[in-house]
Amino acid sequence: MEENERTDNSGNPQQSIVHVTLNHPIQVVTAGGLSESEELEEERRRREVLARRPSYRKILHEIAGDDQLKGDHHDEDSNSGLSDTGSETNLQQPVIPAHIQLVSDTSGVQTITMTNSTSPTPNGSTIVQYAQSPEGQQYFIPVSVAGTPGQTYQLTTANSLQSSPNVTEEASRKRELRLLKNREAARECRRKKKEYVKCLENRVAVLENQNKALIEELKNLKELYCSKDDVA
Amino acid sequence: MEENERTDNSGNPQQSIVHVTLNHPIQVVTAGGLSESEELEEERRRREVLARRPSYRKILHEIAGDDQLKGDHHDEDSNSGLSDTGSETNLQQPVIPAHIQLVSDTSGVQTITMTNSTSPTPNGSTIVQYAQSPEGQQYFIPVSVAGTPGQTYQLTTANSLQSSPNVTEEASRKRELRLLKNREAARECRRKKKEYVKCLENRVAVLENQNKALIEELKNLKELYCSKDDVA
DNA sequence: CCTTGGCTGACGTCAGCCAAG
DNA sequence: CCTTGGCTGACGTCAGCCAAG
Repeated sequence: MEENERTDNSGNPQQSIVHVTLNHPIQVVTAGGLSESEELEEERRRREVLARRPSYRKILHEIAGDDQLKGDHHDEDSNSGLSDTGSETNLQQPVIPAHIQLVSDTSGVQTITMTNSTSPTPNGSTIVQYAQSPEGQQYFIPVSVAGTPGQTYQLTTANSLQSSPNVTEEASRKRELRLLKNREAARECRRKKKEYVKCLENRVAVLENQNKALIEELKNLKELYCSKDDVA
Repeated sequence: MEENERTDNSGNPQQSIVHVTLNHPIQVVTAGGLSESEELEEERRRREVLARRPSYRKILHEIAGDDQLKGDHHDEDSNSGLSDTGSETNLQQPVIPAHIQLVSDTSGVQTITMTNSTSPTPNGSTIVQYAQSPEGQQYFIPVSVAGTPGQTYQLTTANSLQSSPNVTEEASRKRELRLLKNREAARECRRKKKEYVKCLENRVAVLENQNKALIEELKNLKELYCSKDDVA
């Protein structure tokens, strides 16, 4: 179960060339793989992945009693079947809350933060051919929702039931920005994960070829050794 | 670039044992890995993944001109940020919400079909320890929205602007079911992908150990051979 | 032949962890 | 010491492919 010492090496695009590097237990030559920073980040990510609890509804379960099962509970979605879909379908109009998280987006604000994000990832590696086009435009449709101001409350409702619209506007602006940032972060995260998986597949292929070559060489050497042994 | 002959083998949990199987170019012994059906499905999935075009806004790009690049272009998400959301929003809801996919769910219906789906995934494999716990509660706040009936149309609007409520109810019910199915399918898909990545990592570790052992054996054999050569 | 349903890539969001401040 | 922001697992949805019907 000691998965924490997971490999930290990256993929290797070149194939069928056997490098005999034996200095480190797992460390392997990475030619043309990721940059070292990316490599470190990959390793950190793996550790994080393995160390992180699925949680997500942790508090409920911890309250419920079981708290030391670390990656096994998967239950909170077992009955999420139609109960929430009912609510979701009900939500087709900006009028209704019922899912506060969703509706909190449409809390009568029309602040449009127009940003065309110039995707800042340099992407120096050459393995993955998933380059991003230089220009990534993001459009945004300003929407003025004029409905049901009585339901624009959120978590701040408890604090300020009568707060000025500036406060809610500020809050929603902040939320907007946060969502935008998280959106881009999620995109980048997805890209990196995809790259990681690709590197893994690459690495498997390379290692298989290495193995094949090594086995072949070993076989030949043994044959030679045997024949010489016979002669001697 | 021939990625179609991707490996079809699964991960191998046992380590540091060198199997010398040389019959097939890539095929490797899988002991304790996935079941064969899962294995086949994995392989099919990989092929599908590699063969499938990223598409997603394919038509736009095909119209734009490039159509034969198969798995390399990744540009459609660089500008898919809010531009397509805008278009999608326009498709789903004529009223426009700015976050369409979310708001498209809020079509003022108050039918609450309470269902606690007993998650039907058997999960026979023992690799992943992500079992689902038996009880997962989800609360739900029924909300009756009395607003903006003019926006309850959807894709069926073009067909029947004046259709009876039965039709829309039927449609929404169908949609509900479809979403439920897709929800569970997505969950299963995620689980399988996670398992796949885990198998890849496992496989990399196993192959590295194999390589190490082979290199060691080769080194010893060569030493032996050289010494004998010296003697002779 | 078309139609339908399963599967999955990509998305955006939420929850939560962890380091940087 | 807390607070904040980046990162990422998990989710549910959409779009689209492909095989089964």
